[in-house]
Amino acid sequence: MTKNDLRLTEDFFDRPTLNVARELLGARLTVRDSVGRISRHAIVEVEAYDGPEDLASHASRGRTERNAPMFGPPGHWYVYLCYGMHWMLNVVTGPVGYPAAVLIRGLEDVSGPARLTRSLGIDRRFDSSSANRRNGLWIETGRIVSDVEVRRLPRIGVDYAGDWAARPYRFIVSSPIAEKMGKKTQKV
DNA sequence: TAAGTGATCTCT
DNA sequence: GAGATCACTTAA
Repeated sequence: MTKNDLRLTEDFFDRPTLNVARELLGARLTVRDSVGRISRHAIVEVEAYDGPEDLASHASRGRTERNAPMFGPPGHWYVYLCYGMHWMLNVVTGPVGYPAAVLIRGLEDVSGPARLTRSLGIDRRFDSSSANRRNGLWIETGRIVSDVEVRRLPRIGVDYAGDWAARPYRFIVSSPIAEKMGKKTQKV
């Protein structure tokens, strides 16, 4: 780790999930492909899944083999398959034992949680691994997004979660591009 | 608006 | 084991 390393480390993720989610806006999801080339993609949409009480979270019914990474150390990936074909990319937050994570839903250049994983070639092999250079997938600091650019909305696809479904745990950058993506993903 | 898709979870 | 569910996308 050099002085110029922009990578967000464990201490960044070892904080309240909503804070992490908010501050991930503008950060850059960074991936190294099989040829060794590095690409960076600004994050414009995320959702927080916070704690065992959150009925929208996989962790709300306790620990299972699948959601085990959510209970693990912060700054690690939680990647799972949804609807039999879509990989969802989450980064774990909070201390070990507290199940929480932030779902990365949209990038500046790719909107949709499943489309971005497909686009970047992210799948199960990252599950439970640390978000660092060695593993080829990590997050770097990026543009500081001001509060006036941020919109908070309910999460997508969690209508089953009772009053948790209405909580504004979804954060988007309301730039013209993100605005368009926000509308697109809002139809449920 | 609905189909596709299969791992995961819950209940027998 | 069987059946339901699912943090989505695409085509129509």
